[in-house]
Amino acid sequence: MDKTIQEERVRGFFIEAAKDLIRAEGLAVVTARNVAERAGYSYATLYNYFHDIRDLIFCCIEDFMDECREFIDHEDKKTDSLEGKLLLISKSFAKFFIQYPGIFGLLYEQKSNAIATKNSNFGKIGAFFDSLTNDTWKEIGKKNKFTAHSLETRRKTHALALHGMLMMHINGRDNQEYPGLLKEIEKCTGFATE
Amino acid sequence: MDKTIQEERVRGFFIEAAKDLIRAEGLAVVTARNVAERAGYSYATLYNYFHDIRDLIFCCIEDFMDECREFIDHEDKKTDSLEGKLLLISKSFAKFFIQYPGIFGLLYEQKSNAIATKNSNFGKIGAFFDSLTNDTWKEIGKKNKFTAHSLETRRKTHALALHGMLMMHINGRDNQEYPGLLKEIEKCTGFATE
DNA sequence: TTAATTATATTAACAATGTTAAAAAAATGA
DNA sequence: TCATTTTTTTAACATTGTTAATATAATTAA
Repeated sequence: MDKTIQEERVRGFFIEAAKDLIRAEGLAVVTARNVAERAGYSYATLYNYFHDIRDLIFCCIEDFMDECREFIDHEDKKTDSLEGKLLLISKSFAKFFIQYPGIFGLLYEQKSNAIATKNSNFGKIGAFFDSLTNDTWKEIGKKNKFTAHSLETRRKTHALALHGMLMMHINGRDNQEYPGLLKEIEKCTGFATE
Repeated sequence: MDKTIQEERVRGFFIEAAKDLIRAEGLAVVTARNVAERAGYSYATLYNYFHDIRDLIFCCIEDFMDECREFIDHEDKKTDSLEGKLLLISKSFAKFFIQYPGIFGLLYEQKSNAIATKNSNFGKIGAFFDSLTNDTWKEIGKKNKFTAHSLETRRKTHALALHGMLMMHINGRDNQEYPGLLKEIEKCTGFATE
């Protein structure tokens, strides 16, 4: 018995190996052979535990979201205002993905051709940043007496702009260094909450 | 003589073939062999005219930007307000890339590992949407008496949010149909200009 | 314990990719 | 016409994902 436990263990080995590779060198090097070697197995073994290489890669998504959440929680939190808190979360969010651009590609840019069962994950991804800022936004709305409609628009615009900014920056479409990006985040956050 | 003319002609054949493929089936099918077959050449010939397959793909970018611009110009332009015009451009912009998601990937999501000489293109890409809306924004700023700083922030936030929206939508991260997306564009545009 | 069975892992192989070098074909010039 | 240069193609290699056949390990039955 306990087949499932051992099976999950081996799956975990592959997932950890894939995560290490993504963190260190990006998605491009996450090949069946590379992952298997790092996990200590033959490349074919991977296919006993995952439908295909995309299946494996998508299994990393949830873990990375957790890591990002932790990363943000561990950043300094000394803020006086609600807007400051939103800004801190936004900056940490950006910092995380600039550090690991491969993870950004995985979460937001990877095409969703994969198996239908994984589509549940996509909903989580789309709502990920909102889940980080939901409480703060609620309070901001209360404090500033925004209507529900206005709050929703501000929240969405802010989140989408941040994601757009990261896409542009990570893929080299803005001629901007890291400090400039932080300034942009400040401006955009200020505008959304003013 | 006129070597360059003939050379440019052949380059054009490859570029057209690549563009056709991207339009019809997306980036994934743009392989050296596929492109060459469609262009009427052997796959190795491609390497006499382009450094590598990425080089060829990047040569399509400028053409696609022109096409997008034309597409937007040909959309109905009957609007009463400046905000209406900005909204129309934004919607057309979205419509174009939803029709050709592969082009969006090419312009905004493709990693910029390519040759340094091509990096000039990236600046153009980053400023592409701004070049479509620049005049309209100027007038909006004048009419609404926005400060230069406020105008800039509104313009950037609006553009980035639109791009973020498209990334989310094209890659299936929002659980939203096309009409819902248009509604979001309306809200976000309204917020940025109000 | 040992033989049979089941579960797991690996090797070998295939097709498709990018890319290059050598060979062939075509164009050009004397 | 023949030599040279330019252009194109064929052949080949390495690297992908993936599968089928094989080997190994673990488990179960006698």
